[in-house]
Amino acid sequence: MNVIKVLQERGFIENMTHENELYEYLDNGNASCYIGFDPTAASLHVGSLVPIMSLAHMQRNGHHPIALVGGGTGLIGDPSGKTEMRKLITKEDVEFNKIGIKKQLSNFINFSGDSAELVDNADWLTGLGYIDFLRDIGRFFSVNRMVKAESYKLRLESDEGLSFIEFNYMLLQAYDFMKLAESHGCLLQMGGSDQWGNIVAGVDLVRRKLQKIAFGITFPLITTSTGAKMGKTANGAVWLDPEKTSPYDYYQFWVNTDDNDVARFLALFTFLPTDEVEEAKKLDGADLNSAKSILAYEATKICHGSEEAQKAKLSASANFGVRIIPDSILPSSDVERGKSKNQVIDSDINDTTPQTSFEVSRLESGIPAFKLYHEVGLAQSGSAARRLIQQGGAYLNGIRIESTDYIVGSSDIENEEILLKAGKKKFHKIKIKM
RNA sequence: GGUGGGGUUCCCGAGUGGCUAAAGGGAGCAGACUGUAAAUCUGCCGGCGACGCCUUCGGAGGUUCGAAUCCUCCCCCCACCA
Repeated sequence: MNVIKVLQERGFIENMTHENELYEYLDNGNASCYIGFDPTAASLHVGSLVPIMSLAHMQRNGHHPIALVGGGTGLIGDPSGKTEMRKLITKEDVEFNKIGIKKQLSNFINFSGDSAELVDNADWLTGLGYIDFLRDIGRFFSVNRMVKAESYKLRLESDEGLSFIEFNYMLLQAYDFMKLAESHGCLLQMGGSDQWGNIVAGVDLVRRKLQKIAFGITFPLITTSTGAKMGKTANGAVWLDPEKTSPYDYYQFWVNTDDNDVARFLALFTFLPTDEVEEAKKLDGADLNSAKSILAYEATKICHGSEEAQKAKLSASANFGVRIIPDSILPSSDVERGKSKNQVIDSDINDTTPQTSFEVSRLESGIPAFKLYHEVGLAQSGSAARRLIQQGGAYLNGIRIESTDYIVGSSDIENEEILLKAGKKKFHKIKIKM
């Protein structure tokens, strides 16, 4: 099946240029395509998952994905669709961030051999001469057209304005595309819907400079059914870096998917077959939660590996109760369905519930509950912890703490640990060292 | 460069001498209802071992018994004009 069909079926495609020719381009396999990633942070987050998954699909369908890390363009900052100017980051930061991004991408895309590639536009951008660039590339760009571009609109109309350095971004991205078309025969660029302007600029440049037809695909902006940008939580972005967002939290993020988003997210963020996802649309009530478990398990598996996904699921079972997942729901998933086996955690190593370890002596002298909540990070301040307790949201070993003055002592230790809970969903274990 | 308007607690945005830890909305948190969902209702929403104390309204000084509010200087932003 043509990969375009695959992507369309799974909800990846918002827009594309000359559909018929693009279809042909991708019909025979081993076509190159690329997506750029901004090295503005040391980790990618779930907001980048759509582009990443689309590259993975490309590879699975026999094509040659190129992930471009914007080591050069990262020094400029893309204004597309942004209300405010990005803070300029240093070259050192860009270098550092690149390393993290490469590492994460390789969880999703296999870069071994030559089936996929990772390039850095710093390699060709940083050495550019200003005058040469203007003469060779700049002359193809009409300011009249650029000013009208949707991607600049927000900024041109805003109080913030658009600086000249940002205005140039489009030319650089177009130049990237041309470079890759030249050196790698890559004639397809993909990106978020805010990238349409930049991509089309590249398509035009390739045609003018190289007399070749190039293509572009944009992805829809993924929002939750409540209208919020997907991937933002109270604690900020959900990162792909296990150091920044633990596999446990990553799993929890997916489990908490809104009912109305489950099927759509299964199609986008797992590799499960679309006919099974179609079936999952019919689920409701508790069965829908099974589908969420599978979504969480699969998404965690892709990002952090089977073992971590399994642990995250076990820990969830321990905290929220074991869920038996019927065989009929998303049957292609290798998730543990718990039909016979006891799924409760059998060793501490498998428990990934957030935890801290304490010397037993600390408990012997006693710690006020509100301090403890603050210390382990379940409350942002002592005051917040007091509020939590006052409002009845603090539980110790499953029992509600009634008084902010409650002193947690050694008598609260059960099986060498103390289980703290804040609200209904946040857990923290204190492991006692005897 | 000129003239005018601004910078308020996570965000938007009131407040122009004491009643102001600062209206209202959003976000967030907790409780109830549930399915670790959504919607809804209720409460909370600067810090502090806490019926009191401390810090906050661009920055630094000053006036005053008392300042986010008045004065001086400085920094930054915006609009129009040049």
